[in-house]
Amino acid sequence: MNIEQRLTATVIAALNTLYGQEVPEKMVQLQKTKKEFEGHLTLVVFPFLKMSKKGPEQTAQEIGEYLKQQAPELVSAYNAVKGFLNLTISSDCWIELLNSIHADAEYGITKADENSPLVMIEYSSPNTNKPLHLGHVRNNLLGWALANVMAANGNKVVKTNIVNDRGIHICKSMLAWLKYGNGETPESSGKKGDHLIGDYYVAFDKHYKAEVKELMAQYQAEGLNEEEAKAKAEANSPLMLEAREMLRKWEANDPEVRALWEKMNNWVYAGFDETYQMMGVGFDKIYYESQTYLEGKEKVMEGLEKGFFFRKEDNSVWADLTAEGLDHKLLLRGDGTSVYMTQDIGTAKLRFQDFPIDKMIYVVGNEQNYHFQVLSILLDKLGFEWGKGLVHFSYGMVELPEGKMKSREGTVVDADDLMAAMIETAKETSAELGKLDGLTQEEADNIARIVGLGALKYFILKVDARKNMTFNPKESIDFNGNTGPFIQYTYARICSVLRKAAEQGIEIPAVIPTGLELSAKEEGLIQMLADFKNTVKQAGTDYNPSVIANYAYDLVKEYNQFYHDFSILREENEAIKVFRLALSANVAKIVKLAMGLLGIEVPERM
RNA sequence: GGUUCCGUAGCUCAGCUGGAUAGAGCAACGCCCUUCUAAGGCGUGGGUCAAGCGUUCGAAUCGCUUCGGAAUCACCA
Repeated sequence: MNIEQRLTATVIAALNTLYGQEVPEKMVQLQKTKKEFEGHLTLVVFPFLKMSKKGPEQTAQEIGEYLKQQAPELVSAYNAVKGFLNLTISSDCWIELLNSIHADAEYGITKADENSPLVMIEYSSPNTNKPLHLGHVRNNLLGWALANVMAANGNKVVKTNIVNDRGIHICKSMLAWLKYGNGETPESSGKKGDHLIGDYYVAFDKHYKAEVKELMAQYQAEGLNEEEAKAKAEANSPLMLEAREMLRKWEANDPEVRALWEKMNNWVYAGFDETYQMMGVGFDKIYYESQTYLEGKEKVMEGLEKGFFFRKEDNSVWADLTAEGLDHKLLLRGDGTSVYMTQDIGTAKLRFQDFPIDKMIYVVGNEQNYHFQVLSILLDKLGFEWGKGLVHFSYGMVELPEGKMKSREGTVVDADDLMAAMIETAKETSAELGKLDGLTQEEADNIARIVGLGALKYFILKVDARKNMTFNPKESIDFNGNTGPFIQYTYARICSVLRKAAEQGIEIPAVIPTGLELSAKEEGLIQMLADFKNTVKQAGTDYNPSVIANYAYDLVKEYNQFYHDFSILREENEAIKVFRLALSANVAKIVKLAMGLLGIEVPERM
């Protein structure tokens, strides 16, 4: 039983004795005491005024007095302010609590066993026609962190990625490469494969635009208005027609097109792998749309037979979702080909064959809220048990100060460039601060990598995933204040203290003896450490990794004040010194666990 | 137009299962390195929590309305 549970039980007993009423646990509202008051936990007494038939302050006094008299080992002091009863928990309770944290190397983490539910998390899901950008970074970091959080809440987790490796966009890159590429390869150009392909995608767009402009002028000269001319020009652009033809060939399994497609996609995958590795994310199972896009058709036909869907005169298949307050939704085109929704149904089918999925989480931007609302209903109709409960982990867009990123305007922030820039800045900052003295080049580079990426990851993960966030490329991400490096720095400093203590031969015992008089700050820190467990749970139930980031910051900020107010190694009372070392060690441990859940490394020196 | 999400300090964000005087960081100004790592600490200034109404002992938090912003409502993925 933890302190809050014990206290709740004691309060219930108190109310029973004092006022002769059995109150439900829910009415006992305990909250953390505000900083400006003395105490650890505060009981809100307003709900009990009716049964006490006394004023708030008097009721609080009565309950406080009872608790102090009857449970002195728990409540050592109290004070009442208006309807708030501030309770001070005894030092020994805190030391016992610290001991329970100290004994658990993975405090707050619940491991999965054979009976745990299986959660599949889909994230990243890139197109193979261009490199990853800042939006993908948010997706990847959230997906990875969420997977860790779900695993820490006792779930079996399968991380998956559906790669959009087919379609007209890929053909555009392929065509541009054939036409303008002179056989350029990643090796010959020294470019990462995904960047190389992305360049040809841009090249296609450039030439296509030029064609359209020329044709438009021609059609307008022939008497069409601007809108008509544009539509006709877009439809008749030879480049676009060629790209469409290439897609047809691809679907017909044309060996030449397929070979080129495979070659170029492999370049992209090699590039993505590098990016993923640098980012520190990975997958257990990767699905490719080229292998799943035909699968959904069968399921849709099955649904059609069972009467869930209907067919229109042009042979297209639709779902009627008006009963759910939504619209009609297209599932198969008139020519029998799949649309986006059909593909997701197909992918779901394959995944269900491959894994006994209990819960499916899709990490996909909030622009697709409607799609997933529909998907959930359709999967449910089609008999997927997890369909109804599927989670669309819907995150907000990353915007620039002037609005959305636009590839046409060249305002897309490239993932590789961004990570490289962060690491470079970390290196320069470290050098300026003289942190690298006496380190090998390899050590210095590693610290720069950890710190630079830590700054980027924390910057993104500390924001509530649901909200749109702003990223200003001109103001580089900070290394001071509420940042990843600040947390990493505190961790490194604790490591340093622990190293010095070890050099002095001081050992931290497995069990810290009670009987010490602790300061409010020390007790507060233990309270915060214990909170980690609730934070992990909350992150899991709300699907929100940001609470962990904010928790880590609060903990570290508190510790930094502690660090400045108290000397640890200079403390003369040996028992207190050992206690503070143990406290510090556990702060470091929890910080490392919390940051680990976010996918952020912590350095032992920096 | 329908649906959904958002609006908190000059800027970036916490807080939202209703609780005490709404918090951090950045930016500005001042102080602290003979003290365990100054990527740090301390202090000062900065707010009609978009607006209004309601629910109640109590509302940034819940409900309704209005205003402002975003997304979506495709035989694109």
